[in-house]
Amino acid sequence: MTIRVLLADDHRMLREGLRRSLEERGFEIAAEAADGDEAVTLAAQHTPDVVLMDVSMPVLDGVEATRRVREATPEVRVVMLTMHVDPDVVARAIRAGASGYLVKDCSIDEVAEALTLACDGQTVISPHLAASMLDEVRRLDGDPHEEVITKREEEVLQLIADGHSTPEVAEKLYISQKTVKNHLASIYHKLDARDRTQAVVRAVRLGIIHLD
Amino acid sequence: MTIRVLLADDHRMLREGLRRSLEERGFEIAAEAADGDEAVTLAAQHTPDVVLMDVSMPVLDGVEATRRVREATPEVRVVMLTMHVDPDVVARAIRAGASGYLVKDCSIDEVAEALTLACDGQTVISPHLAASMLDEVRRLDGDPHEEVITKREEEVLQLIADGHSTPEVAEKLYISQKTVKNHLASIYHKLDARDRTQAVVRAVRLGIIHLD
DNA sequence: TGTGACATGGGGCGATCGGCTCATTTCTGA
DNA sequence: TCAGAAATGAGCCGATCGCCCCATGTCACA
Repeated sequence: MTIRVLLADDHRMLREGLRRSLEERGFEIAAEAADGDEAVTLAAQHTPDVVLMDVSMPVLDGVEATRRVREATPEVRVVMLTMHVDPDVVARAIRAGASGYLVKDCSIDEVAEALTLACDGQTVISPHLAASMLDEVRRLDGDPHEEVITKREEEVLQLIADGHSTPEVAEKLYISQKTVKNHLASIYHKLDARDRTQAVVRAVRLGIIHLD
Repeated sequence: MTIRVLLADDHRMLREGLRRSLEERGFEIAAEAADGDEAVTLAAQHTPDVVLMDVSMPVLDGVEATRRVREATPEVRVVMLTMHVDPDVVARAIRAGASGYLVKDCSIDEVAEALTLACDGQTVISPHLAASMLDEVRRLDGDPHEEVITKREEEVLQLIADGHSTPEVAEKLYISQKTVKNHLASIYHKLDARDRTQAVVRAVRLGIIHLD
């Protein structure tokens, strides 16, 4: 039976390349989404067998989109694609319900195999990531404490990444500078960062915030 | 006659997709490069008609690679690919000798057309970029001052992006903190940034430095 | 009915940062 | 050969930052 795939990536070029290559290998492309929100909507409409989802997308990032797809339509599997090899992002993706996690630096054949295995109920992870995943699992075992950035913290973080200073963030959010500093302190702790620059870099890699 | 293309992109997935799609349209893929340095070497070896070069690549970024390709083999045209729509990057790319500039959010047909036109000696720019390019030209007319980040400044910037403080950067580069601060001041001016966080974000978007 | 997480604040302190002016040396390109 | 850019460095100062201490109110969940 033919596997029906929903492609979700903000770069049309990559989507077209994937569509052609996957169709050649006998997959059927049910639809294409250019952002996370569209991916969620189209997944519900077309109920494909699997969604091939980019991590970094506008409007709604891939991890959050995966969470919503899995909530709305649990029978639809999600395989994630990423540029960044970060164990934390992998962990976030897996927790969000992804059945697979691929680095963009892999071949189309590997993608095809991952999609097939995902539909078969298996979880696939790029070999490059296997080692770092083990570390992550150990970390989670030893420390069940989930370092989840709250919504407010995320707002602060995004404004910081947009180039705003503490006083400016305070003004924009209608809170005191002290509160902003408190949020930042919490963010530093959760992201294991020492200052705002480290925090922004780390958050971007984790897919929590975006630069564009 | 067949147009011979060198693909330079660090994501194998995208390369494979492009190879397939372009070969289908009658192009010949002379070789594939996974980083800027490889692109320069392979361009000299294979002298393709045109190099399709990603802006952000490891080892050597696309803009610098373009500069070297054009220096070593002026008959080889370069068409750049980018994720970010930033007029400054476009300006840097054109100054580096690129014959074309495409956003990754365009179709394979557009890529094919751009490659053909580039070989014909024409310069192609994604329509999305046309407007911002006009602004850039105006800016360059009014202010012929070239804001080019120097090698030393780039080193400082990269270390800052890696999460190092001023004292740490000074230690790593065997220079005084004062000199680091001087470089940073220069960087802020050139990137129109106010602090290190803004500078890092802007540099990443310009493709000057990388987070990975 | 607590208990804990979240969001909101205050004060203080030392370190760091960014702006300012200035000087020296080296090297390259016109 | 000479101007200018690049890289190095100094001192000063005010602003900001990051890290401590702490308190309050809300709200959810057990």
